[in-house]
Amino acid sequence: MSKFLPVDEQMDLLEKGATEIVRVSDLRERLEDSRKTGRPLRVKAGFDPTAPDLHLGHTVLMRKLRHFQQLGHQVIFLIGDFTSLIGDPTGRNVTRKPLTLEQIQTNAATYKQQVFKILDEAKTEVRYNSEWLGKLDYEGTIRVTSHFTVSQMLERDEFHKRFQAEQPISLHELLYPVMQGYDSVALECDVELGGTDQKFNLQCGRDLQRHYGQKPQIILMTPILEGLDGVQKMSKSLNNAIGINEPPQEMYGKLMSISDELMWKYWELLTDIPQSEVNRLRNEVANGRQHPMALKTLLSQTIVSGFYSMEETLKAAHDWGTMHRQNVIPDDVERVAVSAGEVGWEVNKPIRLDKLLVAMGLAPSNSEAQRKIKEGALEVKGVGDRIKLYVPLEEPPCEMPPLRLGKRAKIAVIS
RNA sequence: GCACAGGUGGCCGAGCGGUUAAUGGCAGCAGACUGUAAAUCUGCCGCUCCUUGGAGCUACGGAGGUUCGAAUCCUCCCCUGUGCACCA
Repeated sequence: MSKFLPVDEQMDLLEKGATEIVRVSDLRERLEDSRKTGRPLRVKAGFDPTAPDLHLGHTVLMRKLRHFQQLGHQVIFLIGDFTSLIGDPTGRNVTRKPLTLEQIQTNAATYKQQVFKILDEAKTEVRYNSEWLGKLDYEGTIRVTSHFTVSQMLERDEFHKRFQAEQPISLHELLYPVMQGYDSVALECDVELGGTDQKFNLQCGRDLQRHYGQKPQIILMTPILEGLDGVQKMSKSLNNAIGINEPPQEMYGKLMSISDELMWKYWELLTDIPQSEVNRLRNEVANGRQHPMALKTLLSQTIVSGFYSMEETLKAAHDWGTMHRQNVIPDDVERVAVSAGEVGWEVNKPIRLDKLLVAMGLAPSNSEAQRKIKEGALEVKGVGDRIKLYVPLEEPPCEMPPLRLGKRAKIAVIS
């Protein structure tokens, strides 16, 4: 009796949310082999630590990795500390500025810490590609790159576009796909996962493995998750991301703000609800039997509860309802510590609200805060009208009433 | 190396000596409406300081220069693209 599930059952799970598999027949075959021999497949997905935090977009791939893990295969979480030196040109119309080694290390550390919210730490092999890429000297690099031609590289969409548009393409950027391919060789991968935008890079792995006498890896691509705007891919730098480290209120609120249309993609890629059920729900909404709002609530709870306890999730949901449905600031909102000196506040003087808002993280700059205050966007709990000027206070060690600017409300604890 | 074309605020893109923090579009933020959806309408959309209105500073690749005054003219430099040359 094999320790692996029958191939059909494995495929069911693996194919959910996968846009493309190269090739499906090969994957089946390899699963069969693994079942016979009892050898788990080696499955890798790489993440470049170019941003300080992981967001839900990253989790699409991580969740797929987990599926393999659940099926008993060997999962490799590859941290592209070396490839980050270049920066994946994917989706960029401009050359990335290289990160410093320090930034990369810091980011890698947080990745490592965050990824196990999804993957089983005990069963995950965490690797860094500096392990082998760092050892590849000039000669080695020449040998590896000699397997590719320039026109091959220029076929790649991003390069092609930039070439056509007479945009700069740095030579080292061409190396990125090569390096990613070499990762597969070094790790002897059976399967590599990646976003659909990674197709070219993933293919390079196959090519290179052939040259090195390995069986070309299967590649499995997942869709790119759109961010809150519903248009561009989720990315912290595009300011449309939901970080997996964000507090539950924040996460919940952001999820509730996505468009109805986008919600289906989130159901599909960020939950374990079977596809058939998602389709059914979608039908219900189309027929008017379900209010999209109700399903969005359910979706938000489902996702948030994957990162937080049910209790925290429900509190987030409740507070959201108070704030946005009843339009009342909840009593118990996030508290932020602010020192009186930070906002230039002295006893017996009115407090500078603009500085306070910045210190609380509700506004990006004093000027911006001032504008918003003038526009009447600031709401203070307990004060009827939206205020425009200073509120007088008692003395420094104290708590301000909850302040709301836009979608968020916080309490400043001043010391 | 030579020639030509370019480098403007998050992005695109006007402006080519002075009502110019710099037209317009996109994106973003806030408000109204709503389901914090979509659509729509309104305002905002460099920073800091005093403050219901002002003041100052910074900004058109970089450094100088001409001028009462420059994103706009001149010089040098840097960067990008294209073509040519070089590849003994």
